[in-house]
Amino acid sequence: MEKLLLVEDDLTLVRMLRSFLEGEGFRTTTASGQTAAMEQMAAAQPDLALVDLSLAEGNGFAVCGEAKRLGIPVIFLTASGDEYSVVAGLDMGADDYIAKPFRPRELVSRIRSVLRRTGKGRRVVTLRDLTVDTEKGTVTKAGKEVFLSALEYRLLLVFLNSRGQILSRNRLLEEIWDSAGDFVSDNTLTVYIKRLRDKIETDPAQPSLIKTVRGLGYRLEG
Amino acid sequence: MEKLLLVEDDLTLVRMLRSFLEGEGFRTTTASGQTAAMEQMAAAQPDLALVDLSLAEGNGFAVCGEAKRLGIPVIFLTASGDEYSVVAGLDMGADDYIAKPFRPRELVSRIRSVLRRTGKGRRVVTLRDLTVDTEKGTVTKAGKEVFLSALEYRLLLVFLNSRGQILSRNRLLEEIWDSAGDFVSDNTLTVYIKRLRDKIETDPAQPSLIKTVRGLGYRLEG
DNA sequence: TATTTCCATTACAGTTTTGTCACATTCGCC
DNA sequence: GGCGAATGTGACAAAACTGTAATGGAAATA
Repeated sequence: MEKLLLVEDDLTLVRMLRSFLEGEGFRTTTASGQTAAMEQMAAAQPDLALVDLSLAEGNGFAVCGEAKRLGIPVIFLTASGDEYSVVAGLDMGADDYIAKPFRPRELVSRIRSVLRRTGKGRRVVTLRDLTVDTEKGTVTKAGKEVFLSALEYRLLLVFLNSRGQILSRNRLLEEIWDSAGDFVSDNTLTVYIKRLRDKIETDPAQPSLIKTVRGLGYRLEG
Repeated sequence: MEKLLLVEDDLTLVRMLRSFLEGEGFRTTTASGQTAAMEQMAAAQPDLALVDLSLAEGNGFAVCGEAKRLGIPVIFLTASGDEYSVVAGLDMGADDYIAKPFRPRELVSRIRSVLRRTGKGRRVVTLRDLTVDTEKGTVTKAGKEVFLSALEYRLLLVFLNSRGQILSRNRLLEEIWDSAGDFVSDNTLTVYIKRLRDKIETDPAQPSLIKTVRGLGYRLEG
């Protein structure tokens, strides 16, 4: 579960945000000034910091800078119309901003979006009832983990990275075995396709995920 | 020099944006409808797409989706106050948005910000001479590929996702084998640590990547 | 329909992975 | 130093992975 740090000195807002965000499934810690914020960042190691630029104690920009130094993504909050701060904040590497007053729903969208981009969020790809967590290296089918061998997993990743596109047999051979089929036989790929299908297709006899495109290759639906 | 694709059907706006962005040092191509946009994305392979959500010909969301599929970052333009589109757009993976009317200066800030973030494109983690490409599922040591078994790879991912933190033996057992060591013996982990070290450490006898923290667990330096 | 080509399937042997054991080594502490 | 606990190492069978071959079947083409 992702941990957020709220740097904000308006206590009412902090309380509201906190309960709202925790309802959305985040863990939260808070700090009301620059000093506390910097300590929290080192101690709690949050996945993302929400920083109000207009802090009473200290400077929001300094907090942003420290967060950047620690590799923590930042979304800053700013008074609406404060164009200068927005530009300055984005230029100094902040990941996003949201102007007050904001709608909680949009804030969550932005948080998720930033977490996704910066890699703090889980990198999960879902296709029907198939889930691939590239951050854990696991694959799940209809909620149950399926165990793929190293090569089967890499083959699946190749498909996922070109979802919907036809991948030629040669292309797949190159991606998995480097050398364009110089060392492994062409049929090897066919066998791996079958093995992968046997593990991830609902009905391996009638594949709905990995389609054969005769004469051209294979395509992962998506 | 980065190449931008403008998907926008207001010709006046296109011309203004184009000359402004080119003045800022970007190359630009344009498309005024969904069909043209999709073609351009495949053909011109832009580094970023600016997509107006309210296209006359076609659907801005579809264009966003296609861009995501091709791995092209997206900033979308939206009529101000169109809250639904904003949330939907961010949720579908767009990298940022800007509401019309916007100030050109802020647009450039956001473009640079997104380009900076997405700069690499590929999900690669590097630690000294060790490289893990989670998008391909491969691991490289000093430029040479090392072949990890499925479990070794997952163990490495666990470390990478908590770089610098001490991970207890139990935590690692849980992450890899689910059940907290109920089924596999505690020593199994020790053995896997060794196997992983043998494959990724420069000098496995004196590990510099995966450190032992006696009594507490292990830590991946970072 | 006959033929060819491409793909699917099954079977199999060599190799690697996986989990455990027994034993060695190192570390912290008295 | 000596002791006990924690960690490292080498070896081992069972299981899984990997690549190939042989065979069967489906789709395009004539």
